[in-house]
Amino acid sequence: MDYNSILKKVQQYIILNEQEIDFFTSVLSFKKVKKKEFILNSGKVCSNYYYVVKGCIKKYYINSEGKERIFEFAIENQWISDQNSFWIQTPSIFDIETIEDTEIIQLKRIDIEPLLTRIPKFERYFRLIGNDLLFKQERRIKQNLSCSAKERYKDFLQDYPNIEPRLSQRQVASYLGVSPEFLSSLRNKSNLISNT
Amino acid sequence: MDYNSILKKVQQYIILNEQEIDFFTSVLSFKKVKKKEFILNSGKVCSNYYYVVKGCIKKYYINSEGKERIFEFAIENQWISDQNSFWIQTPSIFDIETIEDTEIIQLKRIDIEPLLTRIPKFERYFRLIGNDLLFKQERRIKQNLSCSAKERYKDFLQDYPNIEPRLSQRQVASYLGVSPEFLSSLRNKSNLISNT
DNA sequence: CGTCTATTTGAATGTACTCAAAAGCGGTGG
DNA sequence: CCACCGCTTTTGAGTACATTCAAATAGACG
Repeated sequence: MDYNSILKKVQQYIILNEQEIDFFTSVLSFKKVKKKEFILNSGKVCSNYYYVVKGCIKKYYINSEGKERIFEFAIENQWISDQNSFWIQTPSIFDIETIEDTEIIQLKRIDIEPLLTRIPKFERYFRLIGNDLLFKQERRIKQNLSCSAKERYKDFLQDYPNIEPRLSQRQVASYLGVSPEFLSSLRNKSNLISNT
Repeated sequence: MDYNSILKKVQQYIILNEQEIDFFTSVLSFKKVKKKEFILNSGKVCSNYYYVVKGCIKKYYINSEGKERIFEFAIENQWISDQNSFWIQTPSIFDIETIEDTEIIQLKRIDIEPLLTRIPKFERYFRLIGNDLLFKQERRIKQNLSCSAKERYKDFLQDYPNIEPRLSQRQVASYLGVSPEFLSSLRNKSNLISNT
């Protein structure tokens, strides 16, 4: 199996020698998942960290009004998981589901401790990608505190460049936390090019 | 200086022997800060991780409309910092300022690498507290996506128990991302006890 | 005591939601 | 290949949530 893309990703943060690469890839597994299949069900413990080789995935929850809210998307060369469930092994609060036919690489929770012990650099790696995530979430919180739906939509287009054509408008609305009708009117009446 | 509280905090996640405690405390420094003083200015690189022994701190930014938005508070026994600025040494996007006369313990960025090298357990510690933070931010994002101001206010009271009497209503509004007038009417007209 | 800021209250406005109905679009089976 | 079904998108009307602005009141602090 071809693990080039994931190795490239990891080696942006830590340098691995050949043995380390061998060990790391030995705990990975490749998987094809059809469109609209679940990778994680809420309530279950998340036992894998997922890397998207090809395709598109949504991570979402159902809120108290029964509406789906998309917490994040993952496309090519991105990791996705329920962090808290994965690390602490508590029941997940998210569902993770494919939006397209998708190819993923799995890293099992059970292989994490041996990986960290054998290649301690990975402790650093996970801290660093955790930090990236933290920063991404920070941006999102700031947008929610300060920006109107229109601005948040524009920020979304920047934060996830080129992803929009792969999603339904409904899904974008769910990510932004607005109603599909409202997003529709934002996109039409407006004014996205012209002002602000 | 008395480092008991911070040691207790750290040892909730990792166990330290005496030498490790000695080394860890040797890189800490204690500091008293008066009310309304800055601990970090936005634009500057955050060179310390702060632990609050006593007092209350706000971390905020000024949005594009010139309004202050409080990203988080820290009170007794909590860490606070600009994660991204601290770890990656980029200019901070936040101001951090005391709300009360405050006693803090500082951990300098420059001492972090030696600390991680000498006591690798700390690599784990920082990953774990990063994870806690991630989870806290997740909750906040979910609240912003799904909840009205009234619900967010109630969640705030739970997330920061007993902190409200120490803050002005204005500061709470700034944390929630609503206008002070609106929070005022929420608290009065209502209904916080009775419904929902 | 006076000044400065925070809080309250109300009116007018804007942003976003719900509900409903119509139109568009994609996939499936006959 | 077409017709139908189900889902998404659009549009509009009415409503609810939240903001701005302004003015009055209350509190905090030197």
